[in-house]
Amino acid sequence: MATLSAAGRRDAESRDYNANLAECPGHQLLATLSDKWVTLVLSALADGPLRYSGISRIVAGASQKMLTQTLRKLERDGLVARSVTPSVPVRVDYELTALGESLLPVQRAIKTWAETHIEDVATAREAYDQR
Amino acid sequence: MATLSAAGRRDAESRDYNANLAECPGHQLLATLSDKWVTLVLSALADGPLRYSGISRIVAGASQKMLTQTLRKLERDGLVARSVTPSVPVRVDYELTALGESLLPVQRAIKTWAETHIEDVATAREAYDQR
DNA sequence: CAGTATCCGTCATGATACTG
DNA sequence: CAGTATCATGACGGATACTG
Repeated sequence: MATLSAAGRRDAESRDYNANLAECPGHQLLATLSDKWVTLVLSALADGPLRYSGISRIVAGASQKMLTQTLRKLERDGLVARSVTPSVPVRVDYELTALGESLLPVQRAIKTWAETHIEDVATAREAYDQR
Repeated sequence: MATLSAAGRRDAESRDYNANLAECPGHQLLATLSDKWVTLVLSALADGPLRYSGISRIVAGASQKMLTQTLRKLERDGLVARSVTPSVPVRVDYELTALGESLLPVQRAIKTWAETHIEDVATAREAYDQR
């Protein structure tokens, strides 16, 4: 068969796009940064190292599952360092790596845009909604 | 009742956190920016106005539903302007607003960080995975 | 203290079909 | 051309219970 059905072509394009997206550094970063808990954990650690319980106190809304999952992800990406002190009971400290700290300015840039323009967005939404 | 159960307290904290997050400008922006299709549509329009079909050609992997949904969201937030020409058949043009364009530098900043540090992340992941 | 294991509801995504 | 409507599914977050 030389030709592809329209559906077949769409499928192929879709696969290509998804594959490209998955590999795109920018999108990977956005996926990480936009994670609800990632944001909070990162800012919690911005002020210095914390123990597991410390983080969970600051990021009060996180379930254990989400907190651990988030910390593992950040550790895997080299943004956060995890150090275990094998006392009884064990003590685990988390802190930002240099890589993790280099992300803070980006976070700030986003925050700045948001704070600067949130009013405009809110206004636009109101205008759009009652119409 | 003066006291709350542990579960009750967690619930309350969770509600507070989620409410705060939902209102947090930074997180709203991140939620928008990290959307797969938002990113692509925004960069498609960065080069100038496009018609619906033009966007769908460039952002080839998007279903009609997702494309329309994304465009509506962007329009609602005032990032994109939609103009209908009531010819037969109808013609609809989309273009970035000033607000939308002001977002492009932020996108670039993210892209730059990602491209600069993606290697480090990849290395960290490898180190973490085979362990 | 710092997790792991498991189950379950919801919610967004995307495929398909239809329309002014 | 530029959408809207509907439906299935699958990933994800959260609650709960258990452990070294």
